[in-house]
Amino acid sequence: MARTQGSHSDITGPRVRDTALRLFARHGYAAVSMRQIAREVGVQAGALYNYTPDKQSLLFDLLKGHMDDLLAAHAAQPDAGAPLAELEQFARFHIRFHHDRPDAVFISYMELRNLTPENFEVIEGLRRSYEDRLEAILRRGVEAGVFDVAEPKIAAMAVIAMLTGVNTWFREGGRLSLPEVEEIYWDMVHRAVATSPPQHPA
Amino acid sequence: MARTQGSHSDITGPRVRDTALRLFARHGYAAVSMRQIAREVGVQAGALYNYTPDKQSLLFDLLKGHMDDLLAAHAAQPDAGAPLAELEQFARFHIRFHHDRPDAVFISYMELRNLTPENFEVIEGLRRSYEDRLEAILRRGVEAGVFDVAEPKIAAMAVIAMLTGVNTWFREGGRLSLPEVEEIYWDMVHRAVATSPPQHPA
DNA sequence: GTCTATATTACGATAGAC
DNA sequence: GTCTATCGTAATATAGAC
Repeated sequence: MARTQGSHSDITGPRVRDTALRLFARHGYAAVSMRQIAREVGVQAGALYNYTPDKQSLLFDLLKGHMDDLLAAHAAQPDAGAPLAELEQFARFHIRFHHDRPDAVFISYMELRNLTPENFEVIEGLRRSYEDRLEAILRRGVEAGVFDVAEPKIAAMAVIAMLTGVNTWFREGGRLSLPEVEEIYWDMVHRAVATSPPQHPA
Repeated sequence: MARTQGSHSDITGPRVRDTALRLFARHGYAAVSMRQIAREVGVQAGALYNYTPDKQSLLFDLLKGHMDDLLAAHAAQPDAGAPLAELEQFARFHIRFHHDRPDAVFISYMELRNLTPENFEVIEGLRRSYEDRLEAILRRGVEAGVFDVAEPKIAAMAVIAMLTGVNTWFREGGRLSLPEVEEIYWDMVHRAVATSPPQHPA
């Protein structure tokens, strides 16, 4: 769909980012050309460089934006109080947030290798600070005697890996709704770390 | 390192596969060129085509070989008897097997999108059959009353995601040995699914 | 089995007109 | 802000000599 000439900065900018995100997630950063992005946006390849200095910056901005969104959304959660409630809130938040933006989650895991070393360090730092928040919850729970976790750092990564895994199989309209999935995962996380596991009805 | 002319089929073949595996894992399939593989192997690019009909087949053979190895190695495990012992064996086996071949594991998760649809279906089928084995263990445990799992299929994927996550952070020579990591993860898996959780010394 | 050479296509990025 | 045109480079894969 060739675009006739004219100025469309306000609409083209977001479209470039959205299209790049979708194509990077589907085919991989290295496999997607600037020409391909331009074609789907509906402009010529040269016009993309009004919105990004180069392809690498396009990738970095998408990853950086995702991590910033994640940290901000998590920080905006209300104070849950006790460690057990904090952990439940974290688990449910993580599943919902990641469910809502599968493409951004996908490239944030898959395209780290295609970042320059400097850009990689930035994203890694943000990811670590997210992990640290869960680790802190676990440590507070251990101190309070409600969690039994010998290695909070490792347990944090294990929990995050498990929760993020929902994105690999969950499909809208399947047998289970997202709230049901939340419940199942929260139950497993709870039992994996709590001193006194939840009581189930027989 | 330019190679002088001559015949080296027996040594070059494995080197092509090993080099491709390492480079694909480090930089991604799409970002690695046949010239780059050839340079590291020590031959000219054209010579690679004595060992693979094309780049896609090289990727597919690596992934197929990895999945075949995984299923064969798992099938070769001795019969553990009861579901709880089977689950423990699965968890420890999974961690060790994946730890031993991080590059193959990495590309098996990351490069699925770069397979042709036909090749993708083959790999997916093998992966599903591995998941099915864990699901079967969980179902047997539920029947025996030793596991409390409402959704064995989902629990299987959650457990596999958690265990595979070890590869993202474990480094040889770190604070914890692999047997120690095995212990920590098995404990979490155990507590997440068992009806009566393990008793820890105070 | 490996080499050199090449056919063919595509890439990221830029220049200058409108 | 977008277009057309292009520079310089590199990609996969093949052909034919040794």
